[in-house]
Amino acid sequence: MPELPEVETIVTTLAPQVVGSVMRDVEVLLPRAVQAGEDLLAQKVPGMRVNRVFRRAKLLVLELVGPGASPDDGLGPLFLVFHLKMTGRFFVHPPGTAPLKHTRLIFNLLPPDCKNAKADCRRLFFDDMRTFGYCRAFYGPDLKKWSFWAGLGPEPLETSAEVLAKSFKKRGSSIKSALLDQRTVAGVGNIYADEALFMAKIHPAAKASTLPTRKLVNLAENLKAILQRAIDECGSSIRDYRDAHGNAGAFQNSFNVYGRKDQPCVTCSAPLQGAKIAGRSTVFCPNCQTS
DNA sequence: TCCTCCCTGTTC
DNA sequence: GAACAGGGAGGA
Repeated sequence: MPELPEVETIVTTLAPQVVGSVMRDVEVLLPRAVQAGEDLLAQKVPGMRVNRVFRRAKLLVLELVGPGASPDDGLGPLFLVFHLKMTGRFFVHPPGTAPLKHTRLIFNLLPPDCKNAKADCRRLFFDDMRTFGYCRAFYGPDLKKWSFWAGLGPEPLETSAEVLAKSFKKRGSSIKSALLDQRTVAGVGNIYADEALFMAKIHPAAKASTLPTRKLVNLAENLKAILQRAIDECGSSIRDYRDAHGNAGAFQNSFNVYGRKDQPCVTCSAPLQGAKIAGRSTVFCPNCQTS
């Protein structure tokens, strides 16, 4: 469920709790949660310091640097890249906290500037009920070679509506499928795709490449606005999403279409229609949204 | 470009 | 006890 606004909120709530801390070690409770760089987690991560937490698309990244005078061993920072998929969460627990039912990875964190490797460690849990989420560890050059990372499209909030519109225009698929494709635009999932299409009055099944450019620019402007509003409200909590303090978001209260199948359209009161488009449940107003 | 599959808890 | 939620890999 975490899409761009939710991952952004997790980054801003997690960063103050972990930046500056040193990794003592990593406990892998579910081996398949680590999809790349198992050896790096076991051998390189211990002793490295969390330098930065950032987001790219729906991915949350911990940037780690080495200790002392040789900050990076000549290989640059080590990146722990997480995809939360539907149910991934982060939470920092006090020393000694036992794993929860759905805890998949535990990062034991020494306090900043701690010289005592036996000090009590706070424990950063990566929990994921449905086990779709994953962690991959890379040094920078290998991260750039990862095809999914390399293929990510523009960050919608750091790009103009015109650039996004051009990206939509190139797709031969439905506009909904284009929005969900991370190569077209990074970080959009099912919720914000439906909401942006409603705001732009575009039918989700409309073919992207045949929509007028002005409608695509308008869609991009609405997408940017809605993502920013969702970030301002700390994301949307449908079922499982919580930030790194355990708090829910508020943007779910502003949905116009997502989860509102058969309910009246906020604009024209016609019943909202549900459909399967691009393999995803889709809700739209058959009256307001056109091709 | 589209379809199926992965996975588990919740809802009907 | 089936349907559903859904991002992305992989195959058709």
